[in-house]
Amino acid sequence: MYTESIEDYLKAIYEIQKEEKHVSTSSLSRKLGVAPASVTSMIKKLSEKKLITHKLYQGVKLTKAGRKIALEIIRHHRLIELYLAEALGVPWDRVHQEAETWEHVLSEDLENRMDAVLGHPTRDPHGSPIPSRDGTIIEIDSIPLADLNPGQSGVVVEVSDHDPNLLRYIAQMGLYPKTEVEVISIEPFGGPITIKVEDISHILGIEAARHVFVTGATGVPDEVI
Amino acid sequence: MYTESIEDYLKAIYEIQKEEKHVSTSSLSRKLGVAPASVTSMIKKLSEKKLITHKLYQGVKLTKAGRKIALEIIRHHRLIELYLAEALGVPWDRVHQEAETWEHVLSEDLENRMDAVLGHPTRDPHGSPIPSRDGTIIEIDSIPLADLNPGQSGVVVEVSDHDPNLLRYIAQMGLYPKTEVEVISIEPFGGPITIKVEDISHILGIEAARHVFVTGATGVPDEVI
DNA sequence: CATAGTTTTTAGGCATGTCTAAAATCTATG
DNA sequence: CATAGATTTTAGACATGCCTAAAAACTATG
Repeated sequence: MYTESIEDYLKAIYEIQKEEKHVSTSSLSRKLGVAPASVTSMIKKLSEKKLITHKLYQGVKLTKAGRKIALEIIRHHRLIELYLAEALGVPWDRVHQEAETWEHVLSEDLENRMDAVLGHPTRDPHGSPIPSRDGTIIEIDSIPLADLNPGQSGVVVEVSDHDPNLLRYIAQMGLYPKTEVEVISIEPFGGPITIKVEDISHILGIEAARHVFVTGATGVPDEVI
Repeated sequence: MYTESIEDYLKAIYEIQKEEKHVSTSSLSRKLGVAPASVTSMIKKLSEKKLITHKLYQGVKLTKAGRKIALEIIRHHRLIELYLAEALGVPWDRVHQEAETWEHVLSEDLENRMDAVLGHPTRDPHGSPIPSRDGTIIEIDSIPLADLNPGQSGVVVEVSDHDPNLLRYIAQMGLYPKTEVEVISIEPFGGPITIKVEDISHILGIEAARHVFVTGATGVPDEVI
């Protein structure tokens, strides 16, 4: 078994890798809230354990073994999030925080039991995919709600789960995964977006709209604008 | 918050205190599986934090603050044991092990949710009392099954939970908490005990019988023997 | 294309909690 | 009541993972 710290680093590397390709010391330092020097020394350790590859001054990459562990932890995290929401009624803005500590102490047996109780789910409460036991993960292509054009509509796939305030804000408008949403208008210069969810109009800050991801955009296409 | 290690020491001290009055360095060393020297240095730290009192070469005692923490952890442990058994169907010989790690990462919110889902239970799957949130714990007076005389019967209150093999052995005979059991005969010189549980006779090793605690013994009293 | 500014690494420390070996203290017995 | 044997404590080390300060290396711009 690996330490909690190692698991956190591998998970962070996976998550940064997903959206930035290049995983730098400083990005890890920011994400994990530790000093850059601490990251460097952990990078050394992870390299020795063959969990990542590292070229000096050029960032890191997960090896197959490292990726496997990262996905295991992410599976734990998301199963726990869903379990807490479904079985214990924990509000969706708080499940992330709880899962952060639980993910490291979940035995394989309990993982399987939760998975079974939940009916082998594929998405957590924020819409993020739950990797399967063998490390398969199905990401759905999606774009930020903020990138839709007025008149277009789509279905919410995923919302980012780190900020409880954001989640509560998003929940107020019913922007849960699988909900259809239509963009009515977008004010220029970073202004708010007007959307319609289940026939009700809402005004949404652009920053929030960047953290809601939708798919299957239809309606007025880009070219017509 | 305190470290996992500190919580483990406090819990261990509480448990030893309960059955031995005098909590020595060596008993803690044995219980926690660490070297005596390690115990000594932790004792120093716990004393400084006013969680225990310590007289050189004379053992330790929990302070009020230390006892409170110990009971909080024990409450976590036993709630989790029961929750895992009830909600996730974990067999009773395995819940202890799982709870050992979970007890340290249970938030107050989840503690309360589990408590509510379980209907504010007072006993864990092995019959041990679950301390209430304010630290009240109700121990039921009981004696080892091994101490009953032939002809006496009682109700199982609690079984010791540390050894999965013992628990499986005990379960085979249906010796769960709340079950009535009658002692038919006891072979001398540490020989086995014959018992009757739900009209079925079983032969039980004396060692196992020492780990099953019963109350309300009736039938042939001591004096008649 | 030199250099100022940023990023990363090295060097050296610290806290936690463990260990072994040796010294100090206690205790039980002859 | 002295002392052998057990228990406890002290001394010194080590692994983990964090830190700050300073050096090294990269990169972007005038």
